[in-house]
Amino acid sequence: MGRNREFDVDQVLDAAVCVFWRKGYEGTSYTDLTQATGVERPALYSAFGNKEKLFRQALAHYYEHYLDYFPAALELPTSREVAAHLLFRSAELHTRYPDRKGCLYVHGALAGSDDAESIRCALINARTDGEASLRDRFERAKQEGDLPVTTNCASLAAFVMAVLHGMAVQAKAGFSRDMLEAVAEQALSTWPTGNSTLSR
Amino acid sequence: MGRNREFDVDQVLDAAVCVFWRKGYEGTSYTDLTQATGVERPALYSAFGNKEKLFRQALAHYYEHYLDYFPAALELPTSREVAAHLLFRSAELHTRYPDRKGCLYVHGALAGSDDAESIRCALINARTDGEASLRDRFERAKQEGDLPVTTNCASLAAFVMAVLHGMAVQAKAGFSRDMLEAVAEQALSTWPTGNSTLSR
DNA sequence: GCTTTTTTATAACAGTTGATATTAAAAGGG
DNA sequence: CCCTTTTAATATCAACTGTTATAAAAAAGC
Repeated sequence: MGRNREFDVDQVLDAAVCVFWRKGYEGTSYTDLTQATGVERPALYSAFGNKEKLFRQALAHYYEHYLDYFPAALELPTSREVAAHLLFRSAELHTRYPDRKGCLYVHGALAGSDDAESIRCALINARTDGEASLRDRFERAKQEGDLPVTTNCASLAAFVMAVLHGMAVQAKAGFSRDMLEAVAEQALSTWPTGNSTLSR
Repeated sequence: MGRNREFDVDQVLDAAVCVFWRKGYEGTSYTDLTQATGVERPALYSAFGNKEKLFRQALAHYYEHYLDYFPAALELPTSREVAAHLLFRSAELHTRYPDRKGCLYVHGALAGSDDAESIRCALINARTDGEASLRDRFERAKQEGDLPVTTNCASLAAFVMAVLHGMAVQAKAGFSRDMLEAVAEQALSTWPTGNSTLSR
């Protein structure tokens, strides 16, 4: 019983994602959020908790609805395809929406006041998890002969992630999709080759 | 005539750089600044103007005192040495001070409220200038036979900058200098070679 | 149709933000 | 030694921050 909610939670969450994506965690105020979602302040609090909890839910929404290509990329047959998929899909996502370029995981909370440290840690952990899963995927590729036995998979994963992060920074600076794809190609230009039939 | 200033402007500017470096433009409050510099609020205003002007002067100070290796790198004889110098010196700078990792030019103002857009543009322009000078340096290398005639110098410069930016993000996440150097080596692992005697 | 329950909307909360008015203090010139 | 000029320090400004009481409105059960 009781009154029914007048807004769709997932829809509001998507609007919140858009604002956080553009302005970051601390750069987004509740005035921004009510404006973007069309929902009054107390309703946001009752539905999502405080700002930190709202951001964490927005982050989960972002991962499911926009970063779904990341786990999908790991399923591809070769390490080169994995890396290429990540790089090119990121180039596309980072430039897809003119009003919110780049990546929420990168500039959602890079620097800021001490109050936001918990959010910064959450983003760092999320990126660390992504890098770890990429490293594990490269380890598998090494065992499969897709990558040389001499490959340092941790370094290779860190390198790919570094390029992804750098592309996000450049996207926020207004780089075109073509330019980011050129960066991606350069990163892939000398991908190490293994001794398996898969690698060629 | 008149009373003498009780603080050294350059010293205070360096303290301001440290705070901005760690917390970014909007994440830094005047309370932080007075605490770090030991100078009261009105004195900061009379000496540097408002917050935006103070940040711009801090940015110039940062460039002169910490980013001096950037123009120096461009003077090196080969494009590979230029890139290597930039990458490894950045890995060092980004991890030199445990209390302020990463790069002020990257996370000084990536995302934030609309009030900070002028500062964001200033940082974007600064990074764009650096990338342009790097591209010009690669163009010269191409003419000298240090890089293949097929080289897309704009893409190559954008790639190096992307790795630098990505390393800054990773440094802020706590990456060690060794890890960043591994990323740098990976980026350099397949540097294009020209046909001049300089390139080998 | 009243009661209960949940959701809205208005208004206000204390704390902090960047920026100053004001007053006291110090330095140098005549 | 006074007078002018510049700086320093205390206090304060309005505007905004995230967060909540409080009251009005709507939906469902008995």
